[in-house]
Amino acid sequence: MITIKDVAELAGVSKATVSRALNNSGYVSPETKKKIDEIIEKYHYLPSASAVNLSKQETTTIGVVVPEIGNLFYADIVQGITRKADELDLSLVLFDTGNNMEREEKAIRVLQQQRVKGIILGPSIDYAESKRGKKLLKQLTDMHLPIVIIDRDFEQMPWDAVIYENYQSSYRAAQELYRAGNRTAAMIAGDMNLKIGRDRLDGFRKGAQDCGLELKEEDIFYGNFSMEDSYQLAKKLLTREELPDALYTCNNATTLGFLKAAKEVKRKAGVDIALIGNDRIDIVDILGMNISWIYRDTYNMGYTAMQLLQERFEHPDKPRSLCMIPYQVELNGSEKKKK
Amino acid sequence: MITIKDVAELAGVSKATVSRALNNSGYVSPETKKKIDEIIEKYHYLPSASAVNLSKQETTTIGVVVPEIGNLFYADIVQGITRKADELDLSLVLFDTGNNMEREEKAIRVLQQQRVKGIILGPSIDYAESKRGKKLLKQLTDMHLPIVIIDRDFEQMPWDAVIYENYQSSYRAAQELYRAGNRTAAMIAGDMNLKIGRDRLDGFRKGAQDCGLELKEEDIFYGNFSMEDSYQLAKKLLTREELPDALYTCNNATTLGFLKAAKEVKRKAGVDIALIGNDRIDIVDILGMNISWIYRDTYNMGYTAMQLLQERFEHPDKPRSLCMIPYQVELNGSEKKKK
DNA sequence: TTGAAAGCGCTAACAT
DNA sequence: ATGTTAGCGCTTTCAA
Repeated sequence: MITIKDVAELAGVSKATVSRALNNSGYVSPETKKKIDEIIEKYHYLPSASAVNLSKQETTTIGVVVPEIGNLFYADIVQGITRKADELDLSLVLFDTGNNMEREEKAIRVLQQQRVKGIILGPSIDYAESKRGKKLLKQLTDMHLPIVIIDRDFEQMPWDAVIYENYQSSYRAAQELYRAGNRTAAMIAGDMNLKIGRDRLDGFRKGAQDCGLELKEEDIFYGNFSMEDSYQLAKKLLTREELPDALYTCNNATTLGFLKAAKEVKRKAGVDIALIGNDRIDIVDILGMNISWIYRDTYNMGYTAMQLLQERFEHPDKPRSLCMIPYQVELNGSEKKKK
Repeated sequence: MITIKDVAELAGVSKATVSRALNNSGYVSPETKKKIDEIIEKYHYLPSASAVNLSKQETTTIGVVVPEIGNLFYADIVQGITRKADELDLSLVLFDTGNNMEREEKAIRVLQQQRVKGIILGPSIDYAESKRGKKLLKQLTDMHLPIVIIDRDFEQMPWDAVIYENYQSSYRAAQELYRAGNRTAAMIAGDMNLKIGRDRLDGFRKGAQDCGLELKEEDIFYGNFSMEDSYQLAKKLLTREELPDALYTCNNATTLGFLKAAKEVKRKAGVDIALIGNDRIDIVDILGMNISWIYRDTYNMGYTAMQLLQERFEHPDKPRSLCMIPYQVELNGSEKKKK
């Protein structure tokens, strides 16, 4: 591998001059610049990132750690991140923690060794709610690094974050369902131990209440965001005598669980479904149900996260910003529904 | 940021000793080792990757470049890669080219600067079939780096690769459909300019021929792997008087296009469908069609790719290996079909 | 406009 | 068992 020293010798100048030519820093005469460029071109010289990093004491890479890159939710986010990162000429070091705290800790450690410029982090758990989480939180703060959190917001969090507007959007979902002609609703809710779980339920409940959409307590099914669990709950719901006009699921997995149950029970009519997810619009469409799709623009989330990070690089002392991404709502077919 | 020098001073030893303690290389007495460890622990010292890389003249990161990480196909692959990489304590630098050759070239350039240990590459085009591709191919060979190609295999390719067993698996698909009771079939094929397109058609055709499954030329619909295109073709197929017993689509997008058409035409019965894809099993299941699912184990593909790369690190001179991943076949409900 | 030299944080002979 | 020293490839004063 050819080095700056080789280039310098070949061009008959010093390393310093080559460096200046490379970075357009300081003066270098047009002729020598030209000669250097030729050598570089000819030998395909590319400076070693490690050497540059070490010398400049800063890198141009940022760390990305997510719970599960094979999950379309995160894959889309990462896609958004890559896009903006590319615009800013930053490289990404990616870690997949598999929702495992040990791997999450290891990832942070490695990123620290790499001396990354910043981190975009999708935490696998709520750091504020376990000793292990708090430890990691401290580890992160001790790095004194720009950090952007995605999809989570917990008490005392010191960093920028981009999260979904869970409460407001769920509130709106209820209103929209009512507006479309529905009068009674059910919900398969998520884990009440998680803020996102509470926010989505609270928002939907308040929204329903404010517009007169009936949401009885016994029509709220408490799940844990998992497909299996939601499947069971949906089966319970669907085998009842009376079905509500509308159903609000609370995430991708819940949606899938419901669809599975719907297939088994073969009771497709009579329910408007407000599903939440970031995919599969095209597919669920064929169910023949009236589906109101509420989807999360995950790509945008990633792009925004990278953008926040960049702003933080430029203004290290600006106040913390929380970026709320609203759900997009599509009321397919619901308009036709009448009670 | 605390350095090895600081640690050495705090422990009252030389940098060399700290280095030895750090890497378990050479001798270092238990007492000094202990003292050093304490300092490290206390001050959270972590060696700078750049410095280590520069000194050792080698890194522990590998480059991953894919056309579109937001595509579940690649997301899954990357998931598999991260898993194996984690086991091997390697970091990943990820690039998303967006099927853009310029970005692909840039990615390679950056990876070269980073002096990555190896590259796993999902090419956006067939390098052997354009001047631009050939240029990149040369750029890559000039790096003299272990490289593993995923999902493509072209003439004269000098690297290890992990690809789908398109021909064989398509062959088997035909056989399985016959075995399940089908006697006539149609296929929505992909782009004949691409090897994967040809392989899938050729394999299916030969398989059908060998077992007696009828596949008339007019029942082969030539598409281009896109959803929109497949949708149009599927509509043509579905509006015919006579439907074949079975249909073989050739990729995810084709499947979606077909499903969309099926919904519109509302002619769900009468077709056994052998779909190919790596997702949505759960969803299409609810269509009420008899669906034979042929899916690609993408996670496994990524894992294998990383494994191949590792083997290449260990045995730089072993002959090139082409790893064929077979499709998984699930014949749901097809068994009940009778002619 | 250019070069010499020191230094970034670490490793790896070589001495002791 | 430990220290000294040179060097990895680059940047950046400081001189010239």
